[in-house]
Amino acid sequence: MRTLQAQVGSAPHALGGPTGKTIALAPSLDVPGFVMRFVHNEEIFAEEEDADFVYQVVSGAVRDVRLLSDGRRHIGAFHMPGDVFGIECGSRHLCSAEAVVDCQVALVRRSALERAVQADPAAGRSLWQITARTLERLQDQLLLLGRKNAVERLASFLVRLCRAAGGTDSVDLPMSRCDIADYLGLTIETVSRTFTQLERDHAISIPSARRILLHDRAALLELSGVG
Amino acid sequence: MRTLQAQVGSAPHALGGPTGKTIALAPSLDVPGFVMRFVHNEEIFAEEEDADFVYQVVSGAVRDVRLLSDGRRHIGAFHMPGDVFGIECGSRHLCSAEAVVDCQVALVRRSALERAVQADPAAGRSLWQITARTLERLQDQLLLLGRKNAVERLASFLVRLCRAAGGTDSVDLPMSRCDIADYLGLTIETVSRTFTQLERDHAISIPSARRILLHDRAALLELSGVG
DNA sequence: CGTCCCCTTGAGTTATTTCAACACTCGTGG
DNA sequence: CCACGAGTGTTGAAATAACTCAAGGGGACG
Repeated sequence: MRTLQAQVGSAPHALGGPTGKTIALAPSLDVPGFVMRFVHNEEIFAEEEDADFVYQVVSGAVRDVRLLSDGRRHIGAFHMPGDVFGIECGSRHLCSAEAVVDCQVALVRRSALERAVQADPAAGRSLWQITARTLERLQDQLLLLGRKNAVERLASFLVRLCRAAGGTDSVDLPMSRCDIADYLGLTIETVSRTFTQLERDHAISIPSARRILLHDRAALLELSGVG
Repeated sequence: MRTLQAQVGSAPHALGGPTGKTIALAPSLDVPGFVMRFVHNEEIFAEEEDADFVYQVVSGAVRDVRLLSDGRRHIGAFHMPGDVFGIECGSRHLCSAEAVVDCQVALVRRSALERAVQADPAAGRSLWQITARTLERLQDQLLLLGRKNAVERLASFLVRLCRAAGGTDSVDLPMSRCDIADYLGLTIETVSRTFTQLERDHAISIPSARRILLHDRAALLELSGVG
């Protein structure tokens, strides 16, 4: 697989070219940058790689991945359109990021971001809010992984996706059962069985593996453990 | 148990009084504030409470606690002297904080912090770094809860404590087995058995329940899954 | 000296994992 | 058009890591 460095160097996928475009990471946080495409499962950046860029999903979905020495995989987060990811306080990335499906991702140089923050206090506040919101989401995930059972994990996951999608009753899953399992700290088999169980209990229906209809949202919220 | 509001109102524990003192939250982040004492298990702030203050451990240890509706408890983090906690991006606290042992805690008004950040760009950067570092620690914890077994969790925990204590081979545990269990997503029995197992395997020795000697640090690091 | 709290240990149970088999979808190419 | 294979998802049966329940040990403190 081609490295990001190589891609950026020649910018074969860059849309609109590496100059001229401005990325709106958040209100009052517009930074010069450019957009690149990544295909299904392509690596966006690697663990330990220099964190020279900050990223924002334009379309598609992205996952943060970490590996244990024996190959066990963990997904720290999924990023949806509008989400900013790859922000680090050190100089290197602590996890890798991969395209869950074909994606467009905006890249902003960290140096450019820092310049923007120094020039405008409101930009600094925006950057802090992005970071702090990421932190809050992680805390929910900690509780989920630390104290919830399989049904509660999957119910929480579906409720979150539903909210992120604007509250519709139909949820499209861009990610595989394997991704869901590695995100929820379960195995694919348990995820699959739990989907089936939720369907049997009339909380959801599953027209196809990647599309879920939330039938009884109140029941799901109850099942999620409310936390 | 008396509420924080009541305490701050009358400031019965305030050391040096609510005025005059400056708290050094981080390099170039000095904010007016005051220090309070909290006794063993006392609540510092509650979930859902207005986040009017930001806190820093002066001495002792603090835990972040969240509860599920049926009473299951989860500890999101332990805070040691120097650590800043209770920072929120919304207006309310998402978890409660409690004194693991008798503590001294510095309090800074959020409004004062915001003033300091507006007055000095370096202060803003410091605040962001505190937040980003908190985020990085949580990511390790996610991996631990999502993919590590009991031995790996406890080994990781001990290695971290050892590092936080400056790398000595002897670690003092301010927290109970119950706290450790709720932090590592286990039960007290499993934590206790795993301590015993690590001792049998000559990775540690346990002169008393609250004091651990790390015998074979390399082995512990290996056991922790290196992640 | 007794009580309380915390910790440890044992035995049996259970939720989840592991291993294995099979079904479905979707391109590709004969 | 159908066969084929790869990738993905589902389901069953057996194994296991961790949990639950229960009992007992030991230190702190009044």
